[in-house]
Amino acid sequence: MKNVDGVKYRMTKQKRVILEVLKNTKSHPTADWVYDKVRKKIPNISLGTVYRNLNILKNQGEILELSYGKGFSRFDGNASKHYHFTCEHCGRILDIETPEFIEMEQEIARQMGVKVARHRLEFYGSCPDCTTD
Amino acid sequence: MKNVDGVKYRMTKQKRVILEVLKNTKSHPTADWVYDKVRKKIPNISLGTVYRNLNILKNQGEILELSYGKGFSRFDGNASKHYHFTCEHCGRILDIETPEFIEMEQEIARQMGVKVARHRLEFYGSCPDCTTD
DNA sequence: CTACCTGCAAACTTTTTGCAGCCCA
DNA sequence: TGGGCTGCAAAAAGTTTGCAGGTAG
Repeated sequence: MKNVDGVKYRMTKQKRVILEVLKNTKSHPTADWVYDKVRKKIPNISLGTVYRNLNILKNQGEILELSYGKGFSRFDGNASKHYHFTCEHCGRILDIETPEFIEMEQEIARQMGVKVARHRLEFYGSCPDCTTD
Repeated sequence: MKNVDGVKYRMTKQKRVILEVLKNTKSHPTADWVYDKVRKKIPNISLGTVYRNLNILKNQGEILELSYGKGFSRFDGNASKHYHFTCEHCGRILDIETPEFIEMEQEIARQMGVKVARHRLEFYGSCPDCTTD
């Protein structure tokens, strides 16, 4: 992954299928889940290739990488800016459609004398399926 | 103070020094930084013990664990709820003193039919020292 | 053609854990 | 005194990388 130096990215079968898998799920999967899914179409693909392509696609702005706790990432085929809600019961991650709360950035910028380029906002709680009351 | 399994936590020299180190820095250090620092007072402490105690302290609510990207955590000796600003130039992480934006939680709850228990908000940009214009 | 990409496997990083002895409450 | 805690080292778990052959443009 070196496109920093002006390297041209190439489209390969592996990359296309990985992107397809991500665009066709709303489940914000882990690299390993993507690997399993892609292997159904390209049985001998390697996990390393999956990781390499996920990083390239992220650099190209085609997908998002979401870093949650301890050592593993999830990927989102929806590359537009949006927030996420994580259900602490079933682990599901839902996309939130609300427009960005941009005023917050200005407030923090003013208050701290910093320049705010972006923010990350995650909500946690219990989703409709897991809320029984 | 008991943990999830009803076990009584004990105060040890190691735990005390680790907590001291965390309370005396504003730098949101990694486990490894804490390890180095603590080793100056307890030279033969092991990294495993540092990790064990960081987890215990987190469970006791004495410190916070902040998970950023790929595979490593930072710890915050300030256990009160607050947001963070990360400078993308120098890597510094600053505490933000603003009161929580709680209205957002209600808005998301209403909109998605979920129960929101908490949220996490991180700002990124450039800090006063790194902003030259 | 030729630079980039792939599969494979080994290496890396961060964190966890099993064990035998230690020590706090 | 007993059960949690420690140091040590090995193991997990997730991700990256070196290499030699393969392929997109």
